[in-house]
Amino acid sequence: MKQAIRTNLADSAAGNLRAEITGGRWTVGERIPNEATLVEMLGVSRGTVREAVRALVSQGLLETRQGSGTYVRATADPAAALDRVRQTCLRDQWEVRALLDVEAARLAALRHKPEDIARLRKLLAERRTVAEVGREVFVQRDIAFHRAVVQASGNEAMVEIYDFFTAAITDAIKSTLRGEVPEPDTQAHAEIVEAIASGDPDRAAASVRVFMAPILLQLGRLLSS
Amino acid sequence: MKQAIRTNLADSAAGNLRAEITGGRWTVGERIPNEATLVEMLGVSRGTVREAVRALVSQGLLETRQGSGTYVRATADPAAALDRVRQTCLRDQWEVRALLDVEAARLAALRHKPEDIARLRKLLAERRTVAEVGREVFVQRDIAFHRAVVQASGNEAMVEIYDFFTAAITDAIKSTLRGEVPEPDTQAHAEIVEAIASGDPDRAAASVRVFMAPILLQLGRLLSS
DNA sequence: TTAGGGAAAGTCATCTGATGATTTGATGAT
DNA sequence: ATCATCAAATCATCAGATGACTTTCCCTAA
Repeated sequence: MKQAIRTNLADSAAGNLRAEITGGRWTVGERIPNEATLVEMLGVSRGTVREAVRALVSQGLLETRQGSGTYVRATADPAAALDRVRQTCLRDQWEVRALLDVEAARLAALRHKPEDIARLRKLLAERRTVAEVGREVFVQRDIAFHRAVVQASGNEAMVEIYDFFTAAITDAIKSTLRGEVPEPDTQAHAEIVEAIASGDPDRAAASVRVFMAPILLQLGRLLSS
Repeated sequence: MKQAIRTNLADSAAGNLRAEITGGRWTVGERIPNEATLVEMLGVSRGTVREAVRALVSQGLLETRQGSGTYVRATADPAAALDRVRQTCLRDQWEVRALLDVEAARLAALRHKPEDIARLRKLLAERRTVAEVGREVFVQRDIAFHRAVVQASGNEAMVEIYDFFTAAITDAIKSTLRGEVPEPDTQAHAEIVEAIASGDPDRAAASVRVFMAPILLQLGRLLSS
């Protein structure tokens, strides 16, 4: 089944309720059995049932109406999509983020404002090297630079999704690889800025693409071995 | 602030706890006050405190360890990112999805398996036209086709994120535009399949790009007016 | 006959008290 | 110094009672 490592009954009960929902036995808009019935069905106390329901409510699957009942709001929670993304292999995640980097640069070349370029140059100047500021700070500033490129694209949805991948990837790298990815090149970063400033979308995209290719290759090697 | 229409104390309490976390007063890894203390702080009963904590646990912000305490797992919930994406303008969302379409086709050209091509041809043949199968079914099959392209890219993370954008966009379109986007062209779809089958990544990407451009333009016009 | 009011049942919301299970740190003996 | 043991702290769970809100239905009055 799922995981046998259920640490508490409330989570276990929530899992059972979720199964009823995702399994289609309870449809959207339908009212589910009342608390007393759930107590019997799940074999736990009322407080535990309420905690389980509360968990599913906070996930958007259920909705409680005092005096009326508890209703199914959705059959699949959108947050689960993020969990599934997190569970895909690191190479796939990195590939998507790299893709976003490339296309963000393309859009930035077309739509950037003057202050965007100034900001990129400033961030690049502050970046320094690992030797100068330490790995932690350097990675942070590197991320800030690439994020600024995405912001320059003028697409808010892209910024959000880029942030998500950045967070997921840094988490994964922290817990597995521990700094074995190649260090980004300052020269290549400068070329990205110039390409965007030139207003040539293809040149901007290409500048990021050649930049990402070796990293992606290295990552593929590390993960396959 | 948020909503003053808090219907229940548990949600309200969860909101207060969330504020402590996102406000930085409780840092990641730190143990938060025990239940009895939270009862005093929040002015609610233990059961209500537990429901509030349970909600935040299910959202990934907190983590409870029996016998030890409750700890902060993250300072910002990842699910909120999706909400923010949903609140960005439809044009931005569409642009990101179109971008994913283009790059998925590029990867598919490089990595597709023979059965992927067969599947795409089959889906395209089943697609028919709006006049034949009705708008609802047609849109559904059109989505299935494009999803298959993304699947052919062999990148699971991309499939997940593509699904998310597809869901968000169809929701938004249903509630606002009501079918004013241009109808996709069967001829153009066939060209996408052939381009992927040819194994030429640039040709595949270009075939989708020219396909998306007019739709994006139309969408920009509709939303600006 | 119909519209309105109100009672009653059903349901979730909340509080209180008690007990069990687990972790953690201190205590004490070896 | 090390290890076993114990006690305190903490979350997990159960049980009972009361309040608040919604829905339904019946009864009354027009």
